[in-house]
Amino acid sequence: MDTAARAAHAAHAAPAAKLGKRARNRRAVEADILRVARGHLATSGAAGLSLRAVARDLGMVSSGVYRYVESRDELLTRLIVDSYLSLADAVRAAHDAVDPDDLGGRWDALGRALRTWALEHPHDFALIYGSPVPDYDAPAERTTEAGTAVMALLVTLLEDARSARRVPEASGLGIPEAPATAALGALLADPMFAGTGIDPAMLAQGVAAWTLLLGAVTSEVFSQLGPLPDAPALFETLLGASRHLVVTDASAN
Amino acid sequence: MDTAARAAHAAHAAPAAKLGKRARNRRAVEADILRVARGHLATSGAAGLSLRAVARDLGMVSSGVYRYVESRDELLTRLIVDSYLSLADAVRAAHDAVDPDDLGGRWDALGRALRTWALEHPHDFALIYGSPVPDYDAPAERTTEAGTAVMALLVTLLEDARSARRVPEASGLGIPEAPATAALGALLADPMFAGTGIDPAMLAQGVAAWTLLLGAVTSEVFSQLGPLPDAPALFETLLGASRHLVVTDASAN
DNA sequence: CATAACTGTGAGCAGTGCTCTTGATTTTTG
DNA sequence: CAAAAATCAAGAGCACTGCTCACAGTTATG
Repeated sequence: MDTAARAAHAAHAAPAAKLGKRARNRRAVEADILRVARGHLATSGAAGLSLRAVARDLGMVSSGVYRYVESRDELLTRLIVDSYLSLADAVRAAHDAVDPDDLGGRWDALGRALRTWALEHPHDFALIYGSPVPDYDAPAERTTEAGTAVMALLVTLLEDARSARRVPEASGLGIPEAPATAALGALLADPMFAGTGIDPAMLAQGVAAWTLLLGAVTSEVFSQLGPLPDAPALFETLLGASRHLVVTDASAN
Repeated sequence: MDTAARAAHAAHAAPAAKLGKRARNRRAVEADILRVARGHLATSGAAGLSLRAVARDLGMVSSGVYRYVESRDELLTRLIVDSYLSLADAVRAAHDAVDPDDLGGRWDALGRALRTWALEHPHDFALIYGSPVPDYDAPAERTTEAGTAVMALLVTLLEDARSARRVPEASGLGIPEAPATAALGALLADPMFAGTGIDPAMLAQGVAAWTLLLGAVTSEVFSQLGPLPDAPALFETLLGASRHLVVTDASAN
């Protein structure tokens, strides 16, 4: 793949029409900046991301990159969106490789893919699920869209579990009906839930499962519990607990 | 409380013996630096913490504070320890105000205190439970000790639940025995568990509950789920789910 | 073709963490 | 009590950061 083709491929809605050498070069440089920035992010973390260093790596002067990127924060935003998409891709791929009727297996695949991705890209994970970056309020309008991709997967899984009557009773999980409705009733108006039979209690179970899962991954990636003798086994344990919140055991059916 | 008294009080193991004006002043300045730094941390966050700004606020030259604080990272470490202690105090106070026999109430108090503290000190919370700070590996030997204070509370609660036969069956929670033992068996050698009858499966339940609880708080403080119509209600829901993992309903007993 | 838009360069500003020297003050020691 | 040792505030300085601006050159467009 030569530079031009790569540039065209990197373009958002690339018109196949011929591009001037200027537009072509701009896209290539934009892609290069993102590529190098991703590299720096992976090694030095978000706070170590320096526009000047990126510029140096590309052999251009620091002020030059401001022609392509408005500010350091804007570059961070692009990386965040990138990370969301990368995560969503990884999770979706793992999820779709499982027999759709194996609800528990789908949840496990989802959780394991999340964990694997997070361990492989700890800085990207920190970027999207860690503490918000310094002085930088994530522009919701650009990130939440990419961020909901994983959520959408969860919703379909939850809906499939519902129609298969495999969702456990909320009351048996310590989830009272009233607060769940108050907290999540309004959320069900989201188009994401259109056509599904998901009710507030079920959604609460889904949120609880997701929270537990994400907490497990966060805890491991940030090693909040100190050094653990067997982290994978602990994850499997927590994964089981989280699965239990959204889908009943197949054998128990 | 005059400066001298405050300084003496701030001293770690203050010998009541008379101190030279030099040592007295040093302690006062150390306390001042921490005080101002805490203020900056609360308003600007960890990344916005600048030694020079702290120095300015204290009317001294930037290089001066290096007489009292080895580096910015070391100052951060002190603030982290401080935050751990502050959190542990808040949680313990809330926990101890509840009837010891009310196991569920104790868990709820614990969780609510954690949430309240986190919402009141978001930057401190991010410091200890968020992504690790840039280029800064938390010196475990100084933080974990303070960090285990909250854990110790959980352990006593778990042990009390055990001796009251109020711990739910692990298998009913989706927590398989084998991985739990593999992951947590070694941890039970920790002196923290000496004399308790806690077994791996129970510990796994405790870890799961804590993970879910911490995940719920993290999710809210960092608003990972976007704007929620009724965050407190959602927290109560998740709190119920987490409680259900470690202590059975009183009515069901 | 000429004009307008774009792109890379280098200087410069304000800020950061941190080091080092210098001179003054306080504490400890002979 | 005086001299030596430890401590301290101050300022200059280094290397780095994000970011702006004026100044060439290059490309696209009227």
